[in-house]
Amino acid sequence: MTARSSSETTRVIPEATVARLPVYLRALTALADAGIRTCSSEDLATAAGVNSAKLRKDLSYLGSYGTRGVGYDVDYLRYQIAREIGVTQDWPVVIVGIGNLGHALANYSGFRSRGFRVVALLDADPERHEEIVAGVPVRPFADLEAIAREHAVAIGVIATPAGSAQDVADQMVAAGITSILNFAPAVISVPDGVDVRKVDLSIELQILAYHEQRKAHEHARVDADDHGAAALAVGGDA
Amino acid sequence: MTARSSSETTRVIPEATVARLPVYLRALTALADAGIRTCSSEDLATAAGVNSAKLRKDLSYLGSYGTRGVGYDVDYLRYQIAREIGVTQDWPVVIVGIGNLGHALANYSGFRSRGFRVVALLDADPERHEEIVAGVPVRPFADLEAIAREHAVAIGVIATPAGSAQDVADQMVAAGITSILNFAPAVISVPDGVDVRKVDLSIELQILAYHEQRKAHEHARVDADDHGAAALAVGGDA
DNA sequence: TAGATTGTTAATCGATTAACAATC
DNA sequence: TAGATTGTTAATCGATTAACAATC
Repeated sequence: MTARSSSETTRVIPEATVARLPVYLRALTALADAGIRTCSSEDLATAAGVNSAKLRKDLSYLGSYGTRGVGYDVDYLRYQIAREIGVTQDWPVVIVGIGNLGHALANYSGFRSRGFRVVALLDADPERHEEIVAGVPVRPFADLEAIAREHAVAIGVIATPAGSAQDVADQMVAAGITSILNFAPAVISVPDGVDVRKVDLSIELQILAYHEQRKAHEHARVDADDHGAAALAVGGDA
Repeated sequence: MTARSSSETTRVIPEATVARLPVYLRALTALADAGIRTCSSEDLATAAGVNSAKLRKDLSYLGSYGTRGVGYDVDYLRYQIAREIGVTQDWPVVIVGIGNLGHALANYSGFRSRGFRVVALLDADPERHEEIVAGVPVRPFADLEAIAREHAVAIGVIATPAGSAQDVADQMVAAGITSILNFAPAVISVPDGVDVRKVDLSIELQILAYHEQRKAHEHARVDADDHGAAALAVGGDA
């Protein structure tokens, strides 16, 4: 009996699709809050900011939860996506590094409302161990393993400076954490089987700057060409 | 004379490459800080967390800045990438929404060090207009257009609740801002020519939760199969 | 039945990767 | 020259899109 022989069919959902499922979930929640019971793929796609072909293709990886000629039942589809993502269950989370960003993350209401429960805030600085942030006391970083084991924490958030990120990641892995959300501006390496996602504020701004610069060049180039055309017209008179 | 006739060759850099250039820039800065003057594509790829084939392919879109048999001059390559991204120049930025996250963003040192200068903090709440955050006074949201025009702001950051995001985006566009970094958990629509990037904290966690859940299922499945095999062995004795 | 809309197919597009000729 | 490493090619892979048969 091999793992492959299991009765459960392992659907493989493309990574690009996985990344959009939470967007659909949020859009469905907004529709439900607006009292809408049924929607077409076109409606939902608009609410989620994608085109309807992509939405239908994405949903097709989960199953057939719509009705041809009718559309989707908002609550039903919402539940199916939530179940697929795993947000119908509770996910204990620890945040390491309680500076400005750590504070903001600890206070972020969007976590708790989606099943993420901040069970501990950790910081290496003893000065911070008096603090209570968002109702949770800040504890020494050394307590990580005990806390992670006690609460069966699977997800850790790194909000430390870049220099500490790898060490924190190593300790998280040692404590049995297998998913890491890294806000530190540093590349961290982890063993196979551990997932890391990276959010980098200054990288996002730099990507925008690149496009902004291209727009500026494009305008300058068009302007220069306009002047060229004008000069040519004037030159014709000379 | 058409725009296409311009002497400047418009290199098209793939979006996936653009998103990695800031990562390379940061890795090169780290190498330079460590006193390293020259590096191979393998060295830099390791520092950036990608494979060397991808790195070389990415750099090839910018030009030929390496030396075969030798590698890359760290400072030279760093300058070329910085120029390509546009971070050799100064980018005035406004942040709208000075809650927990807005505070953290205003205080984030990684912005200023990369040429992003926070010229104004704006908030709709009059209670906040007394505050000074990171040396910058919080001003009324109504001042957006005047400030944006005065400082030629091209990039705006939205750190408001979801409900205000579209309105803020509209006002930003009206004020001449053409790049928006949106932290609000909402889809915003903008006219053509305006770039939007979205950072969504809870979506990142949900993506991790999906993979975490799959790992848990995988383990449960393998365990079940193991038990199945054990039962089969026992069954053979019955 | 007629109209509407899904789920799927197939074509296209873009990104990744390995391999290696070019060349220092 | 011999060894090292880039820049490029070509193959592969994955994601997107349009179109439409299936079906409510």
